[in-house]
Amino acid sequence: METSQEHPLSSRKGAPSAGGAGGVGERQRERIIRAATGVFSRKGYDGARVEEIARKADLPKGNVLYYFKTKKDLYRVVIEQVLGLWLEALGDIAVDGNPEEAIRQYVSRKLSLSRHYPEASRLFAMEVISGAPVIGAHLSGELRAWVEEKGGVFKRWQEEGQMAKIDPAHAFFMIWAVTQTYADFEAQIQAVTAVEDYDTEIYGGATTEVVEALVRGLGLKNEVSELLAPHQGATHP
Amino acid sequence: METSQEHPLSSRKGAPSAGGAGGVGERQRERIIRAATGVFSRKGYDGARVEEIARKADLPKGNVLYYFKTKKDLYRVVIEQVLGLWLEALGDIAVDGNPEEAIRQYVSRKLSLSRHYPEASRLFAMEVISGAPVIGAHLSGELRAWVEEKGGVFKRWQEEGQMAKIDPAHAFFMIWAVTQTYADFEAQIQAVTAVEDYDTEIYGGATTEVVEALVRGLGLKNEVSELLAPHQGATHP
DNA sequence: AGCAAAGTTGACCATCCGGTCAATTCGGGT
DNA sequence: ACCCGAATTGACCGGATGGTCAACTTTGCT
Repeated sequence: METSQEHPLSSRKGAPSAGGAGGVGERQRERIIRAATGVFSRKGYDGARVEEIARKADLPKGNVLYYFKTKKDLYRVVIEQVLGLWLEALGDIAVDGNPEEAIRQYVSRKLSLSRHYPEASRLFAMEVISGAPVIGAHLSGELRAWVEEKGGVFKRWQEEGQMAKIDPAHAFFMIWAVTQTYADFEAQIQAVTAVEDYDTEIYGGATTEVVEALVRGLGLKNEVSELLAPHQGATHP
Repeated sequence: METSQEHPLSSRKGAPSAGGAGGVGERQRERIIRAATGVFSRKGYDGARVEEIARKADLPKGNVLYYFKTKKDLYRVVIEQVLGLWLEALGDIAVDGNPEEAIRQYVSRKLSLSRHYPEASRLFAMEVISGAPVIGAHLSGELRAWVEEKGGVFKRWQEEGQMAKIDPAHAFFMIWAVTQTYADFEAQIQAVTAVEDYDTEIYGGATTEVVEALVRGLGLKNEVSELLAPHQGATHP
């Protein structure tokens, strides 16, 4: 009944250009993915229509299904690409150096991600709100491991009195929530602030004020911790 | 072509029981709304299937369309009810009294809302991520006015040195983002923390740690502000 | 030029979905 | 008991949708 041979992984499964990156249709592929990201991010998987993706990519529907055998295949490729972006940005929290600067950089990077890939952020959000049916395994696998690892770093900082004693996981949830809200809830923020140029005006304010507030909220502000407990954990010798 | 008479508001438009709350079918109505909230919150408007809502409400599809003439009608009623809940919770930020306690209460209330109506929160998120096609007007109307008003209070607090100088709008975005993340991104948090009882374990931690972090982040912690600038703006004369 | 593989396209199909409807049952007032 | 409007239900319809296919064009290689 079903296709007997199914490789559950290997993202380029449906690709007819099995002989390697021919370069010809590879551009089409990416064009389709870009269009699909946009549509999926607004409608979710069930709500998205293949023909709408095709139209947005300026291609006939048949062509889209030529590169990605099924809608599900396309979705899987798209969301795994987005997840890759997400995990990549997670990669580098500077373990050494002073905590404040590390978090400040991480938050900034995350904010910049929301700014430059808002559709990716929204797609990710949609998937998670829907119960993470596709990327659930990745979340409880790679992401969970990452949080556990970096959470250890937080714990160390906390013991050194350089960070407020918050459950590290919750600290991450806060950071993620705040940074992604500017992409995911753009419509709401746009409606409330009624700014003309969302990108400059909103992100301009956010990158300074929000970063500060988060750093303060996580108890990383050196001035404060030094005021509260002078010279407890100086960074440089 | 289209229905000539459309009352854009008046939620009970499609109801056949026009003679008032007969009480008979009113229970069905609410049962349908509850089921619809669940389905819409996971699939979004386009992705949701009327028959799935009907099945979840344990009713034949025809019956659902009897109470709500169209899928769109049903969606409008559901999301406006959710929006009502949202705006209601916004209502009371205690203007007098000390800022810290006011925000602490507001955050707690918002968190409690996410805890007890997670589906409502997710539905709201879906709508906004989709570009707020239905409630957009409400956001740039009522919500915008509310933010502007309460933002004035924040500004006053800031001038009195009782709150960090953050653009009030961003302060709200932060609070909303953090409190709603526990409902909207439940799947992710569940995957990362792998807790057994999400409700108790996650919200238990959040209600203390996250509230504290937000209060600190917004510079409302009295201890700190007094340390930084002793007796700058005492609450009572 | 000539050929094979890759890519393109629109017509087509089976299924699904929102919405309608007529037939039937239920419930309260008299 | 009788009646009438409200409520229930499954059959049904037309349009939309995911996916297939065969005919055709383009590309790269010799």
